Amino acid sequence: MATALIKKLEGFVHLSAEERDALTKAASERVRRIRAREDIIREGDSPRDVNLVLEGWACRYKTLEDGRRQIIAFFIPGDMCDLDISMLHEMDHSIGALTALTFAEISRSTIDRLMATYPRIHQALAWQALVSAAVQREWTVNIGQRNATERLAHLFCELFLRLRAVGRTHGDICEMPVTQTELAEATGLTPVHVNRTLQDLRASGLIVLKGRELRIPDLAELQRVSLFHPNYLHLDHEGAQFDANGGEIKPVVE
Amino acid sequence: MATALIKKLEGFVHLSAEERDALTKAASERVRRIRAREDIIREGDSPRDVNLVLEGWACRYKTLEDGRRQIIAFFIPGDMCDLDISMLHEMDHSIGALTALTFAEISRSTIDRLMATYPRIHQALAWQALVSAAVQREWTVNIGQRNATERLAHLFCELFLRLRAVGRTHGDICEMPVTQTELAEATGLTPVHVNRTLQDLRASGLIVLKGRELRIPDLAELQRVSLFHPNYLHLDHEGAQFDANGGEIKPVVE
DNA sequence: TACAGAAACTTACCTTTGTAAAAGCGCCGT
DNA sequence: ACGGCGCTTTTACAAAGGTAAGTTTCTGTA
Repeated sequence: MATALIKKLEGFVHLSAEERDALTKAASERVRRIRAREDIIREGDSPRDVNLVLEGWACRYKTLEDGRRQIIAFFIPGDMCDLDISMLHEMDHSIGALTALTFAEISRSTIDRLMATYPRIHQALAWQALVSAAVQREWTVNIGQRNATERLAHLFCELFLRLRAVGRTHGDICEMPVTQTELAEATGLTPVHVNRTLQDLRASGLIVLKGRELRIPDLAELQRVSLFHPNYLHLDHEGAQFDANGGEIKPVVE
Repeated sequence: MATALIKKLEGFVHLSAEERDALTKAASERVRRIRAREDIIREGDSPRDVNLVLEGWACRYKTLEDGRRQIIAFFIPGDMCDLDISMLHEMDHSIGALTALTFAEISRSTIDRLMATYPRIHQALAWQALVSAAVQREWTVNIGQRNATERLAHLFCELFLRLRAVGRTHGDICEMPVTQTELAEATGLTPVHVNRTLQDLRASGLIVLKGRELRIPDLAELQRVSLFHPNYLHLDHEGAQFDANGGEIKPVVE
């Protein structure tokens, strides 16, 4: 099911039943399942389909010759990997599963048809692409300017809000199915230092992280500590309303 | 003149005289000049036009409350700032001039008309947007995984190749009109450490940097040292041909 | 329930990078 | 030619984060 995608897009435009059906159908054409650590596509491959995450988490990453790996983006349910990357001859990065993953392969032609038929879907997908770019920019800032504590706290704020936008939070709790090594690869730190920093964050009561579950007792405080401003997620559209701190005022009901 | 843009796009598709004229005309409608350190647009503003750099350098940046600043991207002649950012309500970052700057403000409608009338221009601009995204990803890797020497060397490789793609190099020399403080803001280092690292790079003969001019005596070696792979710049299209090291084999003649 | 392989966590030590505070240099305008 | 301002360079010191090499705790599975 493409419920996560639909929920996310409806934060931007309201979709008709027909539009929702069209999206659901496109996302059901070819569904694939892979295990954690397997790749969807690798650097050097030529890109083909658009991939939509249905269940589980994935990431975009690049590897240097000597083995260093940087996770460039996290994909959660409802995220699409590169709408129009098919224009490029070959992938300049890889996409891999972080957990057991269910995703839909949507052909370029299906996407094109969808966007041509339903202008609002076109608009919503274009908006999503812009938001992805904004997230990428914020990651550059995060890694470039923030210290270890701020970096991790910022990442948690972002993921929590993104998960909430696709209906994947329960109160102040969200899933966090990534290892400390993966957090390190995403933040440009070492696993050891991530561990140290998580201890600090736990000790100060800012996060409760255990197993694959994260609880944020005081989101506003975590945002303050990490200099987090949700503006770059551009959640402030007609569908959903958020206040300046990213606190949800009026949930999406349709 | 939009010669830099045209040169760059012709690395991807060949443009007819009519298409080149249309681009030149669009870039001449409204030309503005500002001084170094002035902003084109600021975080929080609502985006309007597409800005095309004609002469001089600019940058995209974000500032944290406490003053820390991260430069997120450099804009050189021929670069456009965010083709379709007008879709977002407000800017999540600022764009400012690094040097005295001449740029063209192109209205959304002009861009739309251009892309509707000339499919090849549409394609070329979309390709450029993808390349910008790829550059942004590589910056994340650069700051996240490379040490100070590698970071600066990598940045120089990238800028040199991008400048070459718009005809702004002379042999192994290119302009480099940024201060060490700006290099620091772009690489997530401090000005002091940038200075140290530049001394090292100079001492090892990898770069000759003086005033506003950079010479790279051995590009292949600088690429090796910085683990630079030009694939993410996607220069390998019909128009121009480059080898695996980014060395130009067949210059664009048209 | 027991085992194996991953993760998580520790510790001690080391390196890179950041801070603070100046001093020197060079370009520009008057 | 002079003064000033912005940029570069230097120094001494401090701190954040990295390295290496474990041990402990989970978790999934036989």
